[in-house]
Amino acid sequence: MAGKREEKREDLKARLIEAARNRIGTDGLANLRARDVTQDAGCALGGLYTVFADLDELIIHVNSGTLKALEASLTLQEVKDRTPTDRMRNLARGYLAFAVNHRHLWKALFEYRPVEQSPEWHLQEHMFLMDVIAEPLAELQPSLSAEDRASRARTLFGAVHGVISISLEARFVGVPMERLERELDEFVLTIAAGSKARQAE
Amino acid sequence: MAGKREEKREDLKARLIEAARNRIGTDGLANLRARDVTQDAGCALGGLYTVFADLDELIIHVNSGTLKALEASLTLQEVKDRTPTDRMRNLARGYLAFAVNHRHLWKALFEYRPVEQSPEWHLQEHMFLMDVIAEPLAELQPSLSAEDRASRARTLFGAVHGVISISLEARFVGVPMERLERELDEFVLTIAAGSKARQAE
DNA sequence: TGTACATCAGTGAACGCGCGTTCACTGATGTAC
DNA sequence: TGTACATCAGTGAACGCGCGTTCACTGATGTAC
Repeated sequence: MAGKREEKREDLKARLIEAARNRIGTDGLANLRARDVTQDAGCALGGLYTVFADLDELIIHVNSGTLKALEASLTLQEVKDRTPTDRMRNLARGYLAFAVNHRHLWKALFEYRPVEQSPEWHLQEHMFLMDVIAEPLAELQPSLSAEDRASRARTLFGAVHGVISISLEARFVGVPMERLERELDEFVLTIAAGSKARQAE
Repeated sequence: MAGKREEKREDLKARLIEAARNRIGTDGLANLRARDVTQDAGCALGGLYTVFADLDELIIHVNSGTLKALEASLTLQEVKDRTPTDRMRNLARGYLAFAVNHRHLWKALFEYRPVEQSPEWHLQEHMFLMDVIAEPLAELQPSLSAEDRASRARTLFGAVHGVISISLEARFVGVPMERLERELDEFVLTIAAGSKARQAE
């Protein structure tokens, strides 16, 4: 029975993160309130501050979980598909699906400003995205140096992310998924074709 | 001397917008305060509310001016460059330059949430961006229907915007402009090449 | 052109409230014997 | 195993403050004659 304190503490921490995740998932990061979270988690307002330094730290933990979930869903289907172009397209589709299915949690990853002073471990968690993109890219443009490839991976991520953001945020009413996915497919295929074409030069 | 009231009112309005623009340009939208703006504009706090319904309305006017400035700087160099690919690249470069030179004003265009209830006239102001992109696109992929082209224009805008955002926000320290511009060039050329390649299919 | 009254832009102190964070308290867990 | 004391997680009322917005007031502009 040793460590019952530790145990309760971990439990409370988990409940707080879970509650915050649900709140953000439902109402968006901007509407997250310490009072709501603690009430949902079944503890007093001050309880939050026995586990986290402040609300920001809690949010980082939620985002951390979101990144893990995103990573899991992106590194799943990969295996069987052959061409790097296909894999690229699947990554983009996976990212789109995640954004659509977890709209607010996904937005929270970018809305959260204090990124500047995020702890190192959290900054690291973003890296897998780049690696996962760099992989098919290496096959498409083998002549790229590792550094250029990393750069290009970030660029590609920015592009796909931008396309999806603008579509989801600019009230893409009435034209959900279907058309958006087609548009995104087109886009990725265009880039892949362009990469090959320019590689061939 | 008729309309001295009207005149003063317009003057105050202009001073408020100008003050807000400077504040946003310097400190960013998130740090805009009614008190700062009115002080800079040389009027009392309440003065703001004799000209605008609320702070949001003032922000819209600032963003409106920013969009006009962006339009002006994008529709400038266009003329002499020949190929649609070149024009695309110039648009992207122009957009990048504007983002770099007016970082906070540019960010304010997207940070401002209440877009949902912006007046129609302000929503319209965003359209020129799409038109300006659709133009070289029409030449690159003549087979696209007008609707598809509009869609593609928005996608391209999202992509370029995303690339630039992620680069500028993710503390691209030590690697300013030069490399960023090269990366963006590469990106646009890749898309252009891909468009042509897929058009040729 | 001048005077008397009416209007209303502009003033700035005060309001109000949302909300993150603190802190004196207490009751459950841990430790000593 | 039991008792006495120590610790500290958790409580929740209270703090504090930032900041947009209001409103009773006033002085400049406009109108009537």
